[in-house]
Amino acid sequence: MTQTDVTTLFAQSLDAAHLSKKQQAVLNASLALFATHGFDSTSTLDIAKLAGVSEGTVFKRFKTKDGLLQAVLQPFLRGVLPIEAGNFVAKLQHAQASHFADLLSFALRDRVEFVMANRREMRVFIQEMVKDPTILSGLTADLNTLLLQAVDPLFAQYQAAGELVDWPSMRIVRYITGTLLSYLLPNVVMSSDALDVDQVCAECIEFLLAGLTPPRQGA
Amino acid sequence: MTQTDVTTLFAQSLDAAHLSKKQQAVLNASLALFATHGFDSTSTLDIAKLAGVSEGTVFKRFKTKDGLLQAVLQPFLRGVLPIEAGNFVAKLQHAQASHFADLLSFALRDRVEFVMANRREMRVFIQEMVKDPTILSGLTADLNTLLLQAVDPLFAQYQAAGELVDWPSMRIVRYITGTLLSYLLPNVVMSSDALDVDQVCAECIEFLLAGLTPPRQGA
Amino acid sequence: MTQTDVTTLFAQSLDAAHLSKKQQAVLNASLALFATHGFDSTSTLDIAKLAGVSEGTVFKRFKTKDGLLQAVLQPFLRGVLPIEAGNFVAKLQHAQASHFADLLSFALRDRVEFVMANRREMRVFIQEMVKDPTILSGLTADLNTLLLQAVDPLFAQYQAAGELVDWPSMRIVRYITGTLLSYLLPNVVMSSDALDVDQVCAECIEFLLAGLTPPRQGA
Amino acid sequence: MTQTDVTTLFAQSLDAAHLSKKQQAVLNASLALFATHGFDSTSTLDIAKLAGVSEGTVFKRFKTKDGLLQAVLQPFLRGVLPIEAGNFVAKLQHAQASHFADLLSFALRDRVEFVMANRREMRVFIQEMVKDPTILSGLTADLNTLLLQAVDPLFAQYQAAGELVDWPSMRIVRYITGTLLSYLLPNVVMSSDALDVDQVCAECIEFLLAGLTPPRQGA
DNA sequence: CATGAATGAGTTTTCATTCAT
DNA sequence: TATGAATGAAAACTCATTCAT
Repeated sequence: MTQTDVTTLFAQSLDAAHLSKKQQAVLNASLALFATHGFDSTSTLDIAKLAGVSEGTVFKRFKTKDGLLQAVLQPFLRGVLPIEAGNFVAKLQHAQASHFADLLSFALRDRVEFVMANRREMRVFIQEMVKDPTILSGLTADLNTLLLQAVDPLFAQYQAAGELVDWPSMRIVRYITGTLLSYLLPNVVMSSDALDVDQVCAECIEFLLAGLTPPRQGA
Repeated sequence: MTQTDVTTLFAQSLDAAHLSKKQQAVLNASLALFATHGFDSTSTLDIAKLAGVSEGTVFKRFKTKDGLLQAVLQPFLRGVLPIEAGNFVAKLQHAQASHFADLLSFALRDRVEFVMANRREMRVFIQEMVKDPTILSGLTADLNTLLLQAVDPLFAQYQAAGELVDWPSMRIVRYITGTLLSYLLPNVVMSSDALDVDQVCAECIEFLLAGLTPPRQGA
Repeated sequence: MTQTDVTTLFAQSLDAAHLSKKQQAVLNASLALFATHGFDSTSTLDIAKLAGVSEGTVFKRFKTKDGLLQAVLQPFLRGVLPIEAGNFVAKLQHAQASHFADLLSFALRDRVEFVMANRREMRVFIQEMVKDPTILSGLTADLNTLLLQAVDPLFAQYQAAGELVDWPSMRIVRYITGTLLSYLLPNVVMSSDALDVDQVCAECIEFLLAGLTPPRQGA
Repeated sequence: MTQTDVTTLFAQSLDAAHLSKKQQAVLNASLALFATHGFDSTSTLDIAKLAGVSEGTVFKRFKTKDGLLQAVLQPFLRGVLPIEAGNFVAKLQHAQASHFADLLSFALRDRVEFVMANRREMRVFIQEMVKDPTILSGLTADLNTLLLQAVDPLFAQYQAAGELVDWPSMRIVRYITGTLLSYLLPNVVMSSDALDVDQVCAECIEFLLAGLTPPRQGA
């Protein structure tokens, strides 16, 4: 089960937009430099040099430096994230996990692999999200929709079975996400070596199951 | 570009009491603008205008724009990872919590209140940390020291008493932090209204205690 | 910057019939944009877009942006100072006006109609003339030739008949032109609605005849 | 009777705006270059070099290249022209010319001298007016007010005395202006040597009086 | 200490023009 | 002949920093 690699989808959308080789080089150079030095500390001249094109070429299609950022982020934000989110939930539903532990296990691994497969894009994305609050607002809104439509019913069955605490989906997802990010964020921000997915998942599962399983009734 | 070195930040001592009114205005203006527009998007002229001083004054004491950033973050960094005297680990020890639940309760509230009291600084700090990996590296190193010197012995007694899972301190702290940040980060990044400290703490405690209490032996 | 040389303009012959549809579209777009935004503020990309052709096509025939300007102005310049065959001096001579009033009437109407029919070209021309003094120098030189060769003998007969003041042709033409331009220039520069040709001519004639008719001898 | 020199008023307004020597040099260089090469063909680097300052200095106070143009034109347009117009009409009224010929003589000389004294500014002004129709619109509106309030009553007395044709002031002023500009415009546009004021005035008067004096009743 | 004019290197951006297809 | 991607030189503009007053 190969994890969806944003770069792949990214490259596909490049083709879809009929980008020339040089323009693709511009986007790739932008991504690389934005990820390592940050958007503000990357000059368009740097991008041109790394892409092996003239400075005019950098602006020919993307018009402004900010347009370049959007072009880098857009496949990740507008295309990949919603699609991925849909895919992700669909996967969960298809997984037909009979126990919450199985669902959680599946979900964690999927997300860890997703992030690990797209660390550079993730880093740029985080930097922009932290600068521009509206990005996070938008994502939160999307998440709420997702919770209501897909996650609530999914959780409900495990809650009915007494396998999952009877908290709002938002709260449960919050803890899962927070726990996951406690491993992923430092790794992505510091661009460290890839994590040991198995170990991370195992540790998270152990903790999350304990935290999210209802206390025994008989106690 | 940003040369922020955590060690440097800590090393530099800046006594607010020694600052003239104008210099305090400069710091306040810097904080306000860094928090709202970001460091890179804030010009020293903007700072001078908001502070009501001349451009030269901005550089008089803090030498460079980066010095200004450090001056803004330094008091915050002193508090966020409380290594030094008068910090919250000391408080914890003095609290003499007889149960881990009490310790956790105390610590959570302390940190939530700290972040809420320093949201603007937190926001600036996050932006810089995300841009410059060395900041996070430094913090991690400091954290390791803290764990070794203060947290390990503290946790040991609760682990011996069977009140806390027998995981490395790092892992335990990771989950506590991750859970906390799942509330705090969105709030700080989006500059939302202040959180309800009581509720946040209560919810975190409920989850964390369940997740961090060892399973019953008899099971 | 603009190298427009009136002589060059006249020398270059460009037969509109030899232009392809696309090239005609290029010329039309150029005229429209030069007239509304000015030559300097019009980019060749703007022209290409408005003409519905590629950027390369804009340069295919007219070689440079300045060549485009000349191509736009050349037909106009051929008509504005009618030196060559089929021009309005010839018309005047053919008109065989027995009285100066008739000649003046004919000439005024001819020129007003010419300008009104070429208002956009006129506007572009004025802008270039005002930027580049050599254009006006060239025109003045041409005018002098015209005066010497055609206007002097024409005026001489009316002056002999006592119908026209005995001033140098240049002076007489100056006043006629100045009076005409006092109506036309504001209209062209502001791109107002077309003037009432009849009324403008009538008013000019009334004033000019009074100003250019010799005082009665008997007085 | 020294003619009002815009440059003098220009310099005064420079002082009023507390411009430093270098900033004054920037404005002077701008005026010189705009007048000779035109606004679009003048680079801010050219200005900096001619003014003997750095490029940053050019932008320090005037913010944009267009701001520079406004700063050059504003004293001429907002300050000098209205003031001059008022002065001019006041002068006419004080002249207490008993005959229209005297008034015309006085007015012509005044205006010719004004334009000759400010030829560089005039050239920049004309270039901009020709590019931006709103400038001319504004001036026309101002002129209408002036006609209604000051010129109409002034002309009325000469018309009552049978010394001036009974046309609307606008039409009369139009011819006077047109005749004047037939001398001045070519001179200013081509930056020729200064005109012979006496001769220009004498010639204009001769023509205008003939054209604007009512035909004899007895005829 | 404070001021603010001046700096100049750096950055983004524009655009006429070329050329391989 | 038409295309449009690519160019690169030059343009406008920014801004942290310095220094004479």
